[in-house]
Amino acid sequence: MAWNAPFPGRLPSGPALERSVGAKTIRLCKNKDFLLAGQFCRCAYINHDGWLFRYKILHNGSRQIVDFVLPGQIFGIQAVLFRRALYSVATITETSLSAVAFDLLDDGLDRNPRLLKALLWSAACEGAMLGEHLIDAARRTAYERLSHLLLELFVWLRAVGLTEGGSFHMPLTQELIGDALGLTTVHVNRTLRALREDKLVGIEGKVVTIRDFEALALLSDFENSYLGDAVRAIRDELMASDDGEPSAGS
Amino acid sequence: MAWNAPFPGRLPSGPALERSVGAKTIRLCKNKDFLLAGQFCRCAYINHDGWLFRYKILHNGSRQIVDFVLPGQIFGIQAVLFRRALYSVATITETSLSAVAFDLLDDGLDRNPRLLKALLWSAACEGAMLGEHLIDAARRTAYERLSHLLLELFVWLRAVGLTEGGSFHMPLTQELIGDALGLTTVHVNRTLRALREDKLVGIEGKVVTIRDFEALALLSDFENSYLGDAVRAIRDELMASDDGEPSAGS
DNA sequence: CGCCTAATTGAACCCGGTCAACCTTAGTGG
DNA sequence: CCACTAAGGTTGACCGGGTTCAATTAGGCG
Repeated sequence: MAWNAPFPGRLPSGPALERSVGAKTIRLCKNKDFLLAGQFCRCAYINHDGWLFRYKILHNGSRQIVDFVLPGQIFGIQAVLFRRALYSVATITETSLSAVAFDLLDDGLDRNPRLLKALLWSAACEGAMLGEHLIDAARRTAYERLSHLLLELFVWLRAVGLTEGGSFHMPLTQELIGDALGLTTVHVNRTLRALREDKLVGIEGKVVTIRDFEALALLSDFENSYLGDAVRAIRDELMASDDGEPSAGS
Repeated sequence: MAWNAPFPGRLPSGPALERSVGAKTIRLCKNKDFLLAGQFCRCAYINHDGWLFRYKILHNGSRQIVDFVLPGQIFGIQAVLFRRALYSVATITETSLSAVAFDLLDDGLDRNPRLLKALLWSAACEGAMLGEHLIDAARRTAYERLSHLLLELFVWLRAVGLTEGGSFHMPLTQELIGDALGLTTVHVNRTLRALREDKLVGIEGKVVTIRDFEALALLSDFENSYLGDAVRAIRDELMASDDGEPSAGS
């Protein structure tokens, strides 16, 4: 399947690669700042099993979340290249990371093209997601943005095996969602209700269920070229498992 | 100075590198589509001397410009990695490009870590700019967005030697600007007028003059960590040349 | 049980969009 | 030399999605 191929943000071969470059494992509590914007930085990090987010505080005090860092994603590449972190990073849930120290100026890296390629892949994928987030904020209505976000989360989590039928666990507050999409919590709330009433998604506590993938994808332009094949396969799978209303139906 | 250091989007050493990977030069007319989203793609491109932009058309017909490709910038890396272009690319002015064919799966690349690094740099830098554009669209007012865009253009063009004092040539229509910032031409127009009236910028025809760098940077949170040192140096330089009102006045 | 954080809902307001007209400039052809 | 055209720039009047302010209701946890 498509998501076994070189997949966005996922190192081609985790443990082995880690050992070869001397990675260290870190455990983090939830709701903690981990990196601060401007901070000196010589490691990139692989997120194994938790949720984090990258953000920036503006002069007016508002916070923009640039993206969520889901299990299997890498972050901090830019920070190493630019010598300091461009964005702050904080945890949402507790999580374990692998820290990979590297230095582009160091010749050592020249002899590890696989790491280099993995970093390039990750950077490119991040760029692709940022591009979509930009379109979210610039051109889509709140309704469309929420749809897009939920699909993006779902597709990623599905790819790393963290979904159950059409459902997944989403440890986000409405405030986090709002800060990611450029909306207020108030409006996130209202819009989420609308999505629920329109039977496009289900939300019970922290569990989100995608009820109508097609409709959501259509209205939010979710073709996500960069996940294209994955998405197609997933949709098929969903349709199949949707007939018999999966056991996750609560 | 800082912009001689590994600089965002600028290959460490242009011509030599090009030759070593067999680049071909292309000339393009203005106002032409060059790549279409979804198109198969095996080259990345270095833009030498023109302006282009990357964009996407949404289902409602509106166009979002993801970023402008200025002289010295690379584009199309994602397209190669994902096998097909995520965004369409079109020219604004006429321009000459170098096409660099590469294939991540090809071992040949393993023996060219410099190219890999250059691509990684470029991807990271692109990510950084996209992050800022996201913040533009999500959190900044029209006034702030315009400020930010003009500074970003100015700083880049200054870094590649295409400014004169505080002025630079900007071949953009208000429609292009609007599509990049998520605004309508009408509102771009009004906001541009406001910036002019507030004496922050000057605009005569296609020539933009930065009249108050400090104020613009402050109100648009333009610290651009990713260009930090460059910006600081530039600001100093500007201040110096601003005392005697540079010859570019008018 | 009280405390705090998150979710929810109501009402008034505003930034920026929409629609529509008009102006300015450059290019073209007679 | 001017008439015609087309694209881009400029301005006005009105509207609506989303914000702001504010109050109320649910959950988690000492």
